[in-house]
Amino acid sequence: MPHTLRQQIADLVLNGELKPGDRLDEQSLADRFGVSRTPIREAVRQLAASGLIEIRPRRSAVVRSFDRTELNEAFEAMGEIEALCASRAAVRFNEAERLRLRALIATSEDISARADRSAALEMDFEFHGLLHDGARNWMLKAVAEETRLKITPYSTALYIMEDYDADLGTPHRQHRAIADAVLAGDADLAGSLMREHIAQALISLQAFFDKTAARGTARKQEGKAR
Amino acid sequence: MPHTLRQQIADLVLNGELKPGDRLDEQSLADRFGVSRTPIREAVRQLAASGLIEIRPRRSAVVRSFDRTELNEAFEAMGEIEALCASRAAVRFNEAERLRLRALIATSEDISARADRSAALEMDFEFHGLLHDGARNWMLKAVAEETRLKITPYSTALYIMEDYDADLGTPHRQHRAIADAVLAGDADLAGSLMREHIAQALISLQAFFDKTAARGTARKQEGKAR
DNA sequence: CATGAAAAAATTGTATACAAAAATCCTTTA
DNA sequence: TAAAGGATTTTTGTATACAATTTTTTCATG
Repeated sequence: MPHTLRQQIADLVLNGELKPGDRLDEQSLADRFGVSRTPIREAVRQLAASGLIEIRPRRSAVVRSFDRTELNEAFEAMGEIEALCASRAAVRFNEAERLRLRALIATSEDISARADRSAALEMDFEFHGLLHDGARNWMLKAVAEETRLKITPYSTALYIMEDYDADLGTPHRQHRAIADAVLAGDADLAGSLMREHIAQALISLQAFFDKTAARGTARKQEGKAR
Repeated sequence: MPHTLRQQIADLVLNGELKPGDRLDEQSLADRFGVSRTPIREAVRQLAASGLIEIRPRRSAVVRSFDRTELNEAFEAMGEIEALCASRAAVRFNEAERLRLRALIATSEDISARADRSAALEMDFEFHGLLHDGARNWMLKAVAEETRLKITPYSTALYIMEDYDADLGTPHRQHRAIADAVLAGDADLAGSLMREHIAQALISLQAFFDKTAARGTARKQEGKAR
């Protein structure tokens, strides 16, 4: 069974094919996926409600883009939400999840050593996803995943961009420390380590943006919107 | 200018005209609002992405309904999110907001004394909305509002239902205590009072449901879905 | 009277058409 | 050459049509 149209369009954004500010032409998407504009529009509207895409009346929808302030606030909120998940997971994890978490960290160790950035990105998704599940609260999970969805275009850029050699060691060590706290059942520690982890991610992202923004303005404003 | 179609449909749910489990017939809605099914569908899809409505393939969309577990988890999550907003607001409120909060509490005092339930419902919205704004974080605000949107059909029922004499004094006093903590700049206190307030709301809601559920099953299962 | 199958009606999913608005291109002019 | 204005093309918003599927109704049967 193929993915839903909504997921397929989201994937265009999540894998970096469409970047923040890029327009989504309904007809092109319709042609691409072999359907008419009607289902495309419905999918795009749903993604807009989720905050991944922005729609303006009578204008093309565009991939949502954040300015610096919005990015800061998004990460502040995400830090708290992820911390909440980690705290709950520390108390509510079951045996299967503990096992899975240990396995994940072991794999992550390897990925970090190999400096495999695309694997690291996937690992990051799985790690946080596991904690979202472990919190045993569907709404908290929904909130966490939706929050992450919104900022994913930016985190992806960080991992994907060829010319930015992301430091894989630091996030890995942070993940390991969080995992230890979760496995030890220390909710407060897991929460504050997670908050710190997200704050660190924001700093990396800002540094990345400062570099690319400097280049971007250099070559005469290649329209990035907003 | 009239509200957007999306808001108009949401209002049907929020003001209790459509209750959890009720079907949303596209043609009826189209006739009602004087448009074709196309824009109705798009609006409904967006509301589904926001979690107010549930869509099943080839079946009518229905107003999202929660079972007891889901309601518990929703309130747990909301408690944390609202607590977060309150904590931040305690530190970030500006002078205009402090004034507005004081005014709100004064009005609330009056509403509570007059036992005006529909006014109390509106007041509740405004009170929490003010704290969402005061947290000075658009994403936190977005998360808080969307979370509240989802459970609103249930909170509304509590205030609207004729035969349930909701206690307006307790929530009012809790609001006042939270406001005091916010105005005093005590983030931790504001947060924990808010958490307590939401937990209390859940208990009221559960009590309400137990009563109506008892009656509901009595008169031969008037199909409420889920 | 209840049960179940078949027929009829209603409803959703998608394509298509067309008007209205926006974006683009092209020509003219200073 | 640059700017302005207008014509042209592209794109969105909505209505409508129709097939596929579900829901409701009808009716025969135990």
